[in-house]
Amino acid sequence: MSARTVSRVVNNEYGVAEATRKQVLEAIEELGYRPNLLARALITKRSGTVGLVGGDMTDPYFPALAEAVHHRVSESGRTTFFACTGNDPLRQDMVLRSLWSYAVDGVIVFPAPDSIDQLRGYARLGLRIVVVDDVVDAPGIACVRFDLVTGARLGVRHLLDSGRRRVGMLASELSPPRRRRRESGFRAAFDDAGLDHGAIVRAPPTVQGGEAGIDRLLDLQPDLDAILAYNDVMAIGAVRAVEARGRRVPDDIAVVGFDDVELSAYVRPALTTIRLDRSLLSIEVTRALHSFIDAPGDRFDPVVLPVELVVRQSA
Amino acid sequence: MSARTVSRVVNNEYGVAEATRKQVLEAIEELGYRPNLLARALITKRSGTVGLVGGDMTDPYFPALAEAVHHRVSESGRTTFFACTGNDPLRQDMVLRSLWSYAVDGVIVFPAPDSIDQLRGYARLGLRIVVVDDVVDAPGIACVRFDLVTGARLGVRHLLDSGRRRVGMLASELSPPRRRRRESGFRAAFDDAGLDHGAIVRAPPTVQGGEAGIDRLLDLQPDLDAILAYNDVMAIGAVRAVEARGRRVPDDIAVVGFDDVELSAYVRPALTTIRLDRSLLSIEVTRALHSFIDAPGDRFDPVVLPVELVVRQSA
DNA sequence: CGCCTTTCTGTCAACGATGACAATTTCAAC
DNA sequence: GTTGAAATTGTCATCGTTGACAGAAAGGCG
Repeated sequence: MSARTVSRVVNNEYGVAEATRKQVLEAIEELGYRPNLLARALITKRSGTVGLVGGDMTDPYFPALAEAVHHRVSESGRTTFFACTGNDPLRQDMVLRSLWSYAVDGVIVFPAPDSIDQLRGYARLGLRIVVVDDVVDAPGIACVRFDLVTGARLGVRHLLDSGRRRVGMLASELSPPRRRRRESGFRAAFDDAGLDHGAIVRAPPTVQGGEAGIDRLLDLQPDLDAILAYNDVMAIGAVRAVEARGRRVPDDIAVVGFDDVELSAYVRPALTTIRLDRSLLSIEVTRALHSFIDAPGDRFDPVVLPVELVVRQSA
Repeated sequence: MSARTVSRVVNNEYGVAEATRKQVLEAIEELGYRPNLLARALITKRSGTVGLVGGDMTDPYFPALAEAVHHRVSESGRTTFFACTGNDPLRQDMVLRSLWSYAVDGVIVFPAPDSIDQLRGYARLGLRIVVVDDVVDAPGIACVRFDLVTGARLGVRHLLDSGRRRVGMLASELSPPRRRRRESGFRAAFDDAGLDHGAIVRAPPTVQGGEAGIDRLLDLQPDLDAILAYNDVMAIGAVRAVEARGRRVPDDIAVVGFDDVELSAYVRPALTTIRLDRSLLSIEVTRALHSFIDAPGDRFDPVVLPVELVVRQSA
């Protein structure tokens, strides 16, 4: 009974006599044997794991997506590991380094700012990458993103339709110029309407960032009557800051966010927001990853996902 | 220039001539060489990674703790990977299996229900485990928990002090009897005061679970004037459900939660809660893990962390 | 120079699995 | 019983690294 035979039994390979298989399985049971996945991955260059790399776990969008991705990935018998980069390219490098080195079958990445070349490098090393919310044209890299330009347009149009005219934007300071698609849509919507948009202020995409951003925005433009925020978390910060200044939402100032995290329905006033459907995203990123893993083909056409305006109380 | 020499340079080992080291480093740079961590881990049985295994990522307590743990762990040059089990022992087994097999230096686990024997098994296999919020007496397993009994007492005492008398509890259906320390404290506080406590209802520890739990609780005991909830997320659900029934928080019914997640300060009314200090917990779990990894000693005395009542608006 | 010590570098085996292929067994057919 | 093909099992090398140890080079001293 050689190690090779055991290997065959464990991997359910063809060509083991039923009696031997049974014997091996009993021995495995008795000895509590567990195959060493490290050794296996070392030789097969496949580990049966997938990495999901996000910027900030404390943004509720990430955990919710993570659950969904985990679920889809586990259907292919793989385990998902999560990691976060704090939106720091160096940390991202460490994380990808580890994941690559552990021969993950692929990674799904919310890229840190200015890390596209880094991603290209890992793709050249053979890492299969699905990039969320950015466009990278390189072999081994697939891109999935939401149609944020349309999203911003929908938000702005909703504000204009309800009579708002002095609309500011609370953007994320972490978005490099290429990725400021919400801002493009924001501007485009005003161009469409032949109107001028208000100030655009950039801040960290957190509750505190939202609060700080609003302070600056209101200083710049005290007569603001609406705000389009980068995401729901910032929008929540915005609402807080607006109310702290003694103005009411939505009566005095309307607020629209992005994401539609679970929380958005729970805060008061409930947030009007552009939904970036997590379930849709999880389906598409895992589809991309799986097709990448299975097919040796290098290319995968970028996917653009539709968005949807969800009207609640804040605008 | 043998592989062994390169290995020495990469690992900064003693006994390489300066000229050789330089030459090797140049070659590494030029060829883009990256050591294969799989092979390294296979032989050293150390991978320089740590796993943090939680039940549910969408509970905001987990991501916040995860960031803190990541930070502490990275100080020792290790990478942290996160995984979640959905509080399902089978999924937990898959996750631990992977982590063990990839030779993680240790794992920090929020154990799924009824999985203590499973944990013991992995400890016997050599996995270093830090268990949060449970007590397991086994070599290779360290335990860190909050003093939840005192926590519940503090919460109840606060409610009693403000004149509430008909206090129900919203517990988690995922806690096995041994781990129902909030409930013990809840009962103990009423025993202390010589009063009777209200009903205890168990539901999933989520916003929806909180809502559903409140519905049942109010059916059981319509004259309720206060609620102690298992965590802040349930407390938020409780507040929503109470208000949906036309009663006001805290005027008609006071609500106290557990955790003090960031969110709790943002919801309206802001939650009164028992703070389970994440920073403290992250310090202690990583301390336990590091001492486990460095010292071959098997035992680690259980750590019990203090809690604190944070009074806001909801009670 | 010879000898010893110290410093540096290389060889070999091993970690635990699998790929390629060889060897053995089984079994049907003649 | 022999033969040949198919089914089953085993052998060996390999993945890329490091531990243990040996060998080579360099330096010190009489």
